[in-house]
Amino acid sequence: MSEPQAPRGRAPSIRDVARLAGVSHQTVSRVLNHHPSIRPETKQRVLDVMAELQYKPNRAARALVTSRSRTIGVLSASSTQYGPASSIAAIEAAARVAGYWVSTANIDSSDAASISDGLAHLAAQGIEGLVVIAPQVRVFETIAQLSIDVPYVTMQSTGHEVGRTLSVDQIAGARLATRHLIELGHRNIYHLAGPQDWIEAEARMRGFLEEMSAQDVPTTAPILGDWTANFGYHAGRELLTVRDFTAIFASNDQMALGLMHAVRDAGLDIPGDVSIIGFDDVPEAAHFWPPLTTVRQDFAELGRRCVALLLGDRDPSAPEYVATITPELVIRGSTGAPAF
Amino acid sequence: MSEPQAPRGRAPSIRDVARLAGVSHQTVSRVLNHHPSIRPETKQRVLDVMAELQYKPNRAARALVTSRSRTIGVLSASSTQYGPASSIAAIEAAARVAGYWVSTANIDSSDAASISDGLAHLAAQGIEGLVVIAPQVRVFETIAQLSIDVPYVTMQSTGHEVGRTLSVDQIAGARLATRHLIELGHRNIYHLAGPQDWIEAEARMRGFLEEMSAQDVPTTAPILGDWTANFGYHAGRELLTVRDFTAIFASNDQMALGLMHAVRDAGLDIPGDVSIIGFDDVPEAAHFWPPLTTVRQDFAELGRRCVALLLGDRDPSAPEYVATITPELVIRGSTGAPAF
DNA sequence: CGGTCGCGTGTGACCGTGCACATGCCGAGA
DNA sequence: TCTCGGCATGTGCACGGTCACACGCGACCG
Repeated sequence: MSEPQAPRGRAPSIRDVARLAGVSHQTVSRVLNHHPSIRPETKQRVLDVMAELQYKPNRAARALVTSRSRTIGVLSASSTQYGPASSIAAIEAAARVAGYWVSTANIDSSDAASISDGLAHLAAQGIEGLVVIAPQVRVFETIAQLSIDVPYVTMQSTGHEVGRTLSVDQIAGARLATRHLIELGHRNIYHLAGPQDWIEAEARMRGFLEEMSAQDVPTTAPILGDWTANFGYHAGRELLTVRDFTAIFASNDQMALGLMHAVRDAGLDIPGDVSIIGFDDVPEAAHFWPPLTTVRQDFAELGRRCVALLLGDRDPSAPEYVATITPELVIRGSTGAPAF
Repeated sequence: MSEPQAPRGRAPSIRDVARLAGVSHQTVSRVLNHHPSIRPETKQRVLDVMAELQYKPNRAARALVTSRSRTIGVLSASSTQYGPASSIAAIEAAARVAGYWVSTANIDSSDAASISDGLAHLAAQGIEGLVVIAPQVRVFETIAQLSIDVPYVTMQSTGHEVGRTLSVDQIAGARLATRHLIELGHRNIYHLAGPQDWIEAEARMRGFLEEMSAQDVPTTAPILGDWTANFGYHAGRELLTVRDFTAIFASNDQMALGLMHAVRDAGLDIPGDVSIIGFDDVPEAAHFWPPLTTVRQDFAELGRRCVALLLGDRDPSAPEYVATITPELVIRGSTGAPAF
């Protein structure tokens, strides 16, 4: 008796609400969907009953009939890293505000099958939009193959993207970093790049090469790394056996950290003997030793704008869309003029 | 003509499959659900048609009728940090293998409303299990309030948890770290703790205090931090104005990094003047300067076991379950015997 | 030799919601 | 006064699965 006409053991449906409010189930549905043609008092009565019954719409039923899931998929590689993780968190928050849900699939960079697995996983959920943070070229081929037909946004500019792209302008960022080193007087600069199948890595490398040639500084071939501090450390040890450089531009902060470790191990001074610059500006970079000069990317903003792009006015006349967020050079203690 | 009887503009349903295979829709359903009583040749025929039609089960329809979503919710605070991010990735992978989906909700530690928002968000999806990585005491109160009735696992041991708990034994880890410092000969040890409403922070603090009193070393009150390297830095500067200690145990690696920065700024040597030990063993810790002694937690294993616990045999006779993963001391260069 | 059981399969209802269409009412314009 | 249109609301069905139940058939058993 505590609950009037409470259907036991089952969550209340719109019909339960309708019965108690003395209207048809359709009227309840209209209230839910903010239909304009409802008398205010009818609407209020329905809303009151909903509150009383603690009614919650059944997402599955709604998805079934509308064939809309209100879910955004996120395909991400290495979501344990700072950048992707920040973006995902921002996407999730932005989507929630818009009444959307987020489902993520992590893929293993080294495993081609996991890409299609992840995409299939997301497709099975009927996602309405896809954010690709896994910046590997192969992903786009797989999307095409699986004929997944949802609007998608990628967080990196491939230069040849089919979908819409929103990205920090990696090339500009890399040029910023490179120019900084050149302006300090460095002429022998190495670039420790990321894995070659990462679009970001490629873009940063391109930015580096562009700026070097624009400033007429001869370049050596970049070294391809794997983003980890460990790799930076070992690459650094390797490089220091030759020591024909005064500065290194690492493609991310972790590798820069490893590099600095190796340089210190060799008994050299940073930036006295070697200048090092990173990319990302992870929150810890300011506390590295020495504090790392790097290029800041606003990952959170990136995530928010991804969702806005995906859910916002889908202007059909502008299916191809590329927006960039400008990165920012953060000068700290790891770079300085070369010793002569 | 390219597709026989292909229903245009609509994804194939079990009835479409049934028609082409010459069976009833129920038989198709049985194939999908691995019902034992199906003749192998019938099953094969159905499977063939499914493949031909690229049939994919409609998740919403299934969820509607079974009222099971096959979705696990993850409530997480600060998912941008290494630990939570690793665990989430592991949860996602483990859930996918088990045929489950993961939906995450990020909450803002400082905002009480966001906790109930996040939980409501997850509840609306009909989650069947909940993993709480947001290790704040308030979360559990909110779960009770919202009368969310799903099994849940929390990644931290509260000592007074209502649900099942799976955690790295924070107390043991903290004791390990503390004992290490004491065994090196330190007697004046500070503890830089995490935010007090974090269960992990509290557990580590308790471990610290327990070990100190077990070894009869007098303690000073721990300092409450916020996990960030920035805080570690500023706390370090503050502490160094007094300098009545020879070692600091920081509750995570980021704060330890900030501390080391402050100590270096003061012109002191690590570990010569001050020993510093962290907690977590983030991948970068080995490349800090000096390489950080810390306590390793296996976050990925934690995530996997969470899912196993949630989806595994729900033994009703053992609703209360606490499992721990033992952490491991990793000795590197930031700790040493105190100078006298 | 009849009854029961189990296997393989089919029939129809049902889950909760939204949509297309129908309905009654009221006011405006011909 | 009649018609028409728009508002507020109701009716019935569809969405794509699963579940309960029914059914025919052969094997086994008392």
